[in-house]
Amino acid sequence: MAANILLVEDEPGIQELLKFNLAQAGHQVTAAGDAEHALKFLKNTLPDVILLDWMLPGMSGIDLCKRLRSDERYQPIPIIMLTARGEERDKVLGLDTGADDYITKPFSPRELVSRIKAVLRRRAPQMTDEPVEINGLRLDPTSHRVSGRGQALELGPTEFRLLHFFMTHPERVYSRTQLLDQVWGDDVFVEERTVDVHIRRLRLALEPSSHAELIQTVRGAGYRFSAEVG
Amino acid sequence: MAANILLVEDEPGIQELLKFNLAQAGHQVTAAGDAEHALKFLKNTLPDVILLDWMLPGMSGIDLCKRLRSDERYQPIPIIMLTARGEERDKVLGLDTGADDYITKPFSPRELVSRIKAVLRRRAPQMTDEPVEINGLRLDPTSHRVSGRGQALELGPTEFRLLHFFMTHPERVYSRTQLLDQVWGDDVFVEERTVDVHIRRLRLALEPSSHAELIQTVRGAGYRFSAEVG
DNA sequence: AGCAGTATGACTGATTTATGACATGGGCAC
DNA sequence: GTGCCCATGTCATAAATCAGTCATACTGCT
Repeated sequence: MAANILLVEDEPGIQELLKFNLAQAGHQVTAAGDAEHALKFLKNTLPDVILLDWMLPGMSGIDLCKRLRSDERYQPIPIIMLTARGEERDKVLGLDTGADDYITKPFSPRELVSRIKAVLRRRAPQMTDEPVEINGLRLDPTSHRVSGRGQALELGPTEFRLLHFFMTHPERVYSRTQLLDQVWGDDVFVEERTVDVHIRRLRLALEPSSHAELIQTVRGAGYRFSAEVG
Repeated sequence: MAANILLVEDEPGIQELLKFNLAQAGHQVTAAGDAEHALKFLKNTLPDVILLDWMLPGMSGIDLCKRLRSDERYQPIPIIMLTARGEERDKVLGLDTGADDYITKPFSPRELVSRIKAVLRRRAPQMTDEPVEINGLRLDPTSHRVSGRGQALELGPTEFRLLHFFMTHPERVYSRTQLLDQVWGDDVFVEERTVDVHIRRLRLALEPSSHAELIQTVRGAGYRFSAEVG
């Protein structure tokens, strides 16, 4: 995967420890000692995940979490709460603040890493860098390559993202609007019909290895990526 | 799922929190701060579910609920009451107002989402995205696919909606008018006999897997989807 | 048989999707 | 900076499919 992670943790020891472990797992980590620094950082950069300590000097992790959740700019970023307390009450409260997951100290780095992975997959499965392969069609996010039964396929950037999204969300119909949101981004102002054009370009690109039929039109509903026929 | 939800809640914090969580679950949320705004909104749009805070400035949630229940236009819309008090007395009172469910604060977003799902299933089963299967005939709303005993079946948009409605409302006769309301929409201006034609098209589409007989004609009354014979 | 309700096939306008062409604009090489 | 090239989004038009209506044939019931 290799995600950009914002770590908000006041205790230097734990901060270092986590930074090291996450870097070890291939992530890019930025650390902030309190909510203020975190917010300052977020002004300029949107990380892929936020790790948030429960207890922070000044604004608490909970409050920061709530605040982030109320801002639509940060709303889609997954948040994982780090907490020392393990009571059920707190867990529920944690989820109520809008956090996607919580993890109770002490925890193993391995656990943290896998939770990050899980949360990324849930929010934006196409973000993970794992190669996907369906019916001999293979897409590798790391090398940014696509091949059909060994044969290399050429597709443009948008077609690549579109295919990546489809392959990580197969067997499901997506309307043009949904595709625009997911593949183009929430805030783009693009004609719905543009999707048709990119679908066509994607199909053309997949033609050489006869994988074009994986992209199916569902009249009145949208498009679907499916390994099944029809 | 993906329902249109009207949220009536005066406290901005909770309103935001819920809006976020519901949006996260794929719903479309409109928020109103009090009963008046809610009513104004309802004049133009009918949501699929209404979330109603117990305590509201001005007209209380309870009163609003009663009022909505007395208007047949709003009567079929499921209402879920949000309440901070947990006493049994209140619960009963809540149900007496005509609410379909109540949920006591604090509650987890997960719980709320699942209650919404439950309430939708009860009131409008065809809205939920769960696959339906009857007698080997299977319809999956997410992938927008229909198959009979493994064999893929082709049906047009209207036939798909019609079948979905039937499968989620089996063993019950619906008049042509009712079907027009439920499948076509309340406001369409279409000849009643048109239903016959689509019934026929649906039957033709189901023929390949011999599921056509599930669509039964009830002379003088309408049509019925039934797994039982004749 | 006669009647009312239902099935069926054909037709037409309307809607939805596919396709090819084009204008724009950014990035890159030089 | 200049020019070229590719990618992107939009449009016009063609093609495909669908929805609704009607005329007619059929069915079951009394």
